[in-house]
Amino acid sequence: MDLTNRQIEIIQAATKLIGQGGVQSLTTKTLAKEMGFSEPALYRHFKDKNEILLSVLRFYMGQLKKGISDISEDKISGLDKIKAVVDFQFGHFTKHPAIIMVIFAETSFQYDSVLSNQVSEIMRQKSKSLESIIKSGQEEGVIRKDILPQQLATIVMGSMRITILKWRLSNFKFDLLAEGQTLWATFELLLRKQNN
Amino acid sequence: MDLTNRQIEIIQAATKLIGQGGVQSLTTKTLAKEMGFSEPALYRHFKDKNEILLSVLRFYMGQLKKGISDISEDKISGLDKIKAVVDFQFGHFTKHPAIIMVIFAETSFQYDSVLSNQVSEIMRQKSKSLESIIKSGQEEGVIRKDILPQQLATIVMGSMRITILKWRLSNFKFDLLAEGQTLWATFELLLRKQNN
DNA sequence: CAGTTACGTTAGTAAATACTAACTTAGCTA
DNA sequence: TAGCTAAGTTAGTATTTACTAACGTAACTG
Repeated sequence: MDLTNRQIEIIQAATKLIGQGGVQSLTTKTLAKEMGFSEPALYRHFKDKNEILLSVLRFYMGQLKKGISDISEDKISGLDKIKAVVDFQFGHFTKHPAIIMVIFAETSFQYDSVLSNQVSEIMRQKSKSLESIIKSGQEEGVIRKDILPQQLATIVMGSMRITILKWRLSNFKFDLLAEGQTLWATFELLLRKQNN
Repeated sequence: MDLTNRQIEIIQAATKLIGQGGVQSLTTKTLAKEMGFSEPALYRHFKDKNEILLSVLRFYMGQLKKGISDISEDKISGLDKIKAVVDFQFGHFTKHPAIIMVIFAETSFQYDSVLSNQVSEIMRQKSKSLESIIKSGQEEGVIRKDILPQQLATIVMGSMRITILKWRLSNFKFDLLAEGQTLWATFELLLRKQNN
């Protein structure tokens, strides 16, 4: 799965297009134009359009996954790790807003089994990372223990997703990073172990 | 915006198709076939395809909105209202799984301004209803007051959305209603005002 | 009963889309 | 230097898609 420089350029161009106009707007024509060469040239670098889409997914999901797994290995408390995950996610999307459409494209990919499995797998892995972060936070005594890690992970992931989606649907009209801070403050109140 | 019987039949057929294969799979051809008549017959009932999509959105969103606003007028406690919202949403999707794809299609509609605005508006309204339910629950003294209603609404909506999405992506492999119960138990622990 | 309307039909079209065939050419390499 | 390879080109194609034109006909209505 090694990518050539040109393949990476194409992936980035495809991401830009998807970010601007959704998955539907990625056509061989628009992509070739964005790259500044002809349509058939695309086929020198990828077998077909699906392979391009799949590479886009793999490329950015790899980045996201790495970011989160790095955080879970940090030597900080469980709550701080969750804060770091929130910051990382919101920062990542602020820097690369085009990726959002790729990540939220699960419904578009729904019935292409390869792409759809790829998206499902990514969600599952993110859930797992978050769960294990929460679990160690509970063992550490900083996160409340009366709720299962799986449930807390759902809450955290779901809230982040919907915030990012709203930001995208609002055409980036609010400050995502600020919203991330607010969300984090809420998580802290909800998750922190109470003194009793 | 009154719909004829035939228009409603077409809306239901369109919903079925979208539920089975995503928005992409709704074409004039598939829709006409599902209806058992020819493609041009569609244009006797709707101006164009976009009007069909818009009607599908309006039809089901109207149902959802009514369900939630009925709940907020009930004479029950704020926490029970939230439970009712969770039950209603999860029950609704269990009964009509095809609608899920329509509701999660925001990214597909992203760059059609009419459809995209419709979806945004629906999300906004649901947020507002939930916020006012939470606010009255706080005033009533059953929901914790240290977090803004808006934040709690984001958490509740986000968690429900991601749970429904996972269910859909898993091809309905788990029991959504049971998952809804679990989610509700979590909400109760997180939202209920602590004795202190 | 003549005319209109509602709601179908068949046949067809323009545009878009993913992809192929066949050719060119610059640069590396035996 | 002869030939191979990587990466472009132009031209074209089959298929799909949304939609139109023109026509038929049953049922209501003045």
